[in-house]
Amino acid sequence: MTADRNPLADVNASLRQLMQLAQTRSKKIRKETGITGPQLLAMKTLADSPDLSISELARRIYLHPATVVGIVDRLEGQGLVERTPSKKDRRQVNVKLTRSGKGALRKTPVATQDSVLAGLESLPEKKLARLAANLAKIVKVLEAHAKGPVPKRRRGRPRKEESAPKKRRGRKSA
Amino acid sequence: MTADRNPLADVNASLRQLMQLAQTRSKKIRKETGITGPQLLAMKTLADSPDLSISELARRIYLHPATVVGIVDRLEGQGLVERTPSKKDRRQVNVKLTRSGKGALRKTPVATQDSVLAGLESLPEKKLARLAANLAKIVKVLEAHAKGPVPKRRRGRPRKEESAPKKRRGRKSA
DNA sequence: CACAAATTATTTGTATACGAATTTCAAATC
DNA sequence: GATTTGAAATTCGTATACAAATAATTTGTG
Repeated sequence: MTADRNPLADVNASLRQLMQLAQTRSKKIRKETGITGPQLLAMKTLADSPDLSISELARRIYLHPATVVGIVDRLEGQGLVERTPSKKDRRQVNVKLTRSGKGALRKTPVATQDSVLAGLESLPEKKLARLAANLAKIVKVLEAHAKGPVPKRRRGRPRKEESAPKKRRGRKSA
Repeated sequence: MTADRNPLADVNASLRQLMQLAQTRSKKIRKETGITGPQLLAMKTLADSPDLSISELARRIYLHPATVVGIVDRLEGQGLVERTPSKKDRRQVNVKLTRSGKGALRKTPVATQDSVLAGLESLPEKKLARLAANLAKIVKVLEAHAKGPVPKRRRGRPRKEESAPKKRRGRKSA
């Protein structure tokens, strides 16, 4: 289906399916453990290296710090992680697993440890390795392209975008 | 970087980066055209086959109908698509591009036509085709696994999840 | 030390994205 | 024809996910 007509569109569709599968799996894991995929990923990262700052944690899981704040908020709400103000730099916050968080992580099935891609375990080692290398290469190409890709020509003007009246913002004004 | 230690984790990281790149690109396109990636994908699909129902459109872009409702809402708010009640089945709604929508689609740069993966255009045709085939295969494996993958053993009980008092719901009660 | 610049976490706003519940219809069954 | 069953769109709730703005702090420069 769709044949080799337009490889780009095919890639697009595949990635879309992939994301959907990941999300479905994430929901399933959530039902079973109460923890979502991104939350699990964050916890796993914290298990390997405790006391990460929000920024560092965000870097390691390739997410925006603003997103990680929300994830940590919810994990903290469940008592799985803990925020500690850093003594070195009072802007920073150190995040680490609580005892309960470590326990929850131990109880997650092995198959879900690697987040959303449990299905790939059935592939032979060699294929899997090749796939990993392939993907890494693709990401590299896209990354390079995203950085400085001659924009060629801009056609079509940006639409206007009214901005609502701004309100209070910023850090927790304790 | 991470070497061949754990291919599964590598794949996971790559996919994560991929999704992030896609999202970043989507935001960029939005700044330039006022249209986001998913919105553009929906419009492109409607350009190929007008008067799709919400469900059918959702199927074609691999999204949940509930998600597509929101996307169509926003596109309709911008006057780019139009909802028409179906005469055959009064439950259905036919969505199609407006004249303005067609114009906007024409004005989007060619590079962004294929949504979020513009960078891949620099790859040689052959590589691209191989990549497409690879991804399709992977998706198939994951899909099969998601359907019926002997669950092995369930360990760890689901957490409780309090439910708030329900409110009014359902279709637009005109 | 004073002050500008950079960093850090956070909040707000917006857009996905899905599941569950719900309403409106249509179709099948009795 | 009445009832049940099913499908379609929608709403609500929740969780990502990012950009921009903001407050608190640190660092660099004079």
